[in-house]
Amino acid sequence: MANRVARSRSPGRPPRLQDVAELAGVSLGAASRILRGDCSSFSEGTSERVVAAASTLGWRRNLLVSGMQTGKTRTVGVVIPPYDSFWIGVLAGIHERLGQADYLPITVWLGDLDHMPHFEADESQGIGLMNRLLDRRVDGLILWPPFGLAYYHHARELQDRTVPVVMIDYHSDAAMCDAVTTDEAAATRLVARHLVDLGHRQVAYISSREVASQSWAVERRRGLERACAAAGIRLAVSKLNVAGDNALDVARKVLRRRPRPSAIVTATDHEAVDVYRAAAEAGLRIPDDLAVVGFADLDFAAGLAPPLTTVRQRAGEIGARAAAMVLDRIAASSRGSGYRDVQVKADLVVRGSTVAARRT
Amino acid sequence: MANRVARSRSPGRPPRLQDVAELAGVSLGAASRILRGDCSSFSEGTSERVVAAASTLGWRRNLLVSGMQTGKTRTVGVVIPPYDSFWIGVLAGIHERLGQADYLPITVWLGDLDHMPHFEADESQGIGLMNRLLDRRVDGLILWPPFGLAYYHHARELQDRTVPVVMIDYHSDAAMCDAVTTDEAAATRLVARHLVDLGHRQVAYISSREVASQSWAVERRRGLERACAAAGIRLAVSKLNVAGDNALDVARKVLRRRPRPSAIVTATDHEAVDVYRAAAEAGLRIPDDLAVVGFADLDFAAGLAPPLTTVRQRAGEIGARAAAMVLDRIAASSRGSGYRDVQVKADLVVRGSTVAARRT
DNA sequence: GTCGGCGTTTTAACCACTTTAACAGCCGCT
DNA sequence: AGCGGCTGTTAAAGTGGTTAAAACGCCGAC
Repeated sequence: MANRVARSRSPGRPPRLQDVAELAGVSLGAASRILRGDCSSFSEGTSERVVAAASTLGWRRNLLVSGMQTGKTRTVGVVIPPYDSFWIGVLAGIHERLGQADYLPITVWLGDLDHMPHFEADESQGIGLMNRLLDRRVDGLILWPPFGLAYYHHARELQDRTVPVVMIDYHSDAAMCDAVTTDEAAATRLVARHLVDLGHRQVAYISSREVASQSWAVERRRGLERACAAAGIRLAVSKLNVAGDNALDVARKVLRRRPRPSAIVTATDHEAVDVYRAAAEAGLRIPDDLAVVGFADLDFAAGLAPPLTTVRQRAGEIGARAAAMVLDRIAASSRGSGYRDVQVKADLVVRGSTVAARRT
Repeated sequence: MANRVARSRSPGRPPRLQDVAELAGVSLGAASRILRGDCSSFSEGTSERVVAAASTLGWRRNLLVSGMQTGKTRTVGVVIPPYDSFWIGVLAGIHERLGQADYLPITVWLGDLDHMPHFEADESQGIGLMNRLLDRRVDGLILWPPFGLAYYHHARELQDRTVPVVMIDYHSDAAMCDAVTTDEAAATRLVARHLVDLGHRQVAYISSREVASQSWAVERRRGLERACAAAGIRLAVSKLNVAGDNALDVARKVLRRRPRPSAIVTATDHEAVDVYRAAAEAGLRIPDDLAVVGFADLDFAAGLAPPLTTVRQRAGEIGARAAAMVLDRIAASSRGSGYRDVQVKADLVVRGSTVAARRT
């Protein structure tokens, strides 16, 4: 009763451990140890009294305090783009895996909903968000590559504070963090095989913007090139230009090419929509005149007319693996050695946009 | 130099205020006051030295500490369903408004992605999430009604801890918290007027499940009933049953009714999709044989064939208003008096699914 | 008797600051 | 010489606990 005199305990104030200890008739230290689960060396009766007291008073642990003391907040910062359904799936996986470990993701959102699906990050917004996360001492980070790269700015600090980082869908041989990516080589092989089996020989591919942050765009294109070469079919590649939103124009151009491709593969389902549009303009019917294959299996893919054949990325698994990797790093408090790149398989979902090629 | 002896300052350890003070050659207290912005009573040179020292060391404020001291974490918990584009919009508004105030939302996600758009909450999951938020001492909460209602469980505690709550899209006269809702009366008047202007007289409405947590479903139906009555048109209401997913069946039944309605309004865009499907099955063409109006303007609405006429809920504004209300309550640390219900207008977006009714 | 052990308390230090009060050194001015 | 003002310092208490070490009271066994 020396140090910590019972303060006013005005009924409005949330209960402190002190209050619990008093109600249970034990010392503060005893209450602390019991409520943290260290009930060895205490009799069962005492433990029960303390737990009961905590419950009647409505006491709850204060993660701010343990955060201060241990330096761990059981919290992971997540920076992702304005969600499309792929990112929602990733997020679901992250939530679930972190939840199992009694961690909480703090998700911030970089960019502008009106510039879906891709946009250039606003630097000051990004820095502000990162600061808010680090000020709250997140134990780790899961990042979307454009953010991770643009804010390489923070890399040194993250290193110093040993905040582990996992990037999603970014691969680089010079990586300075862990990563989870889709196995593009395997995924593109599925697509090539499917088209070959259907008898397509003239295939076009509309790639995404192949900028640094979108390493998957490069790997997907290369994967498809290789897979088509191996399968003996011609692949004509068109890339979206770096400046902006011209998938529809590109799709139109591709359809004017002679010989006209009998199948078009697109970097994501977003571009597949533009192919549908361009095909309609050109009076071509999908799938009879033109087969289309997308990538991602976004929520709208199954609802298109005809439903889109596409590669389903296992978004939930990607998120879960990313979460598991941060948790591992946090547990090991290791950084800087042996960055890993986990590859997640993808599945081909065959729907109505692909049928056998016409005999020519 | 008495109390706080310089500890090892091993280069790996993140910098403490102590380190900054030493580098700048000032006392701890001085460094604290300067970095918190209380630079009156310090010379400009000193302030600059301290700020420079903090920057070279990479010091950053520790919100865990100020959280402990002030009881405020500059953090708001947000509980929402697996996102559809409405909720993404709401979230965007919340992020933006909270960001302006240097607050951070912690968004948790209740339910299962596979049971979109509506589902019954899993109680233990919900309690777990709520505990994780409260353990981190969020300053306020923005809740999705099913959660808010199911976890009325926590209401007492929230009251005791004076954690303000704002519910989104829930209204009750017996409310025990603030709310932001769509102005259903005005929105439904827009719909009724539009249909009347197009000459429709036989209108059907497919309501959502009118369960307690979906107060908007009731208000939307009542609003439309009133608006149609006022405009002198017949409204035939069908409700989805509480058990489950039968919008397609309901749509089929509505289309078999005689006289067949010339226009169908649905509680949300989700049900409008089922109307499209049922119409296709019945060989009816939209909009010529049947006009359709949805609610929400979800992301897929504009992409349907034909594009859906729908009421656009101002999701971003709803989120921003909700955030502003929590911030107000937090600032005033007032609870329990004068709960407010902010109504946000909605806009009618006329697209291709509505045209003038046929002369009969 | 006293020793050992169990169950518990006491004490102190620690986490990373914030805040307040008291006070001190120095300058210029009167 | 004395005063006030400016620019700082020092010390102490507080935030809500956690943790380790040492001590204490009581019981049964020897």
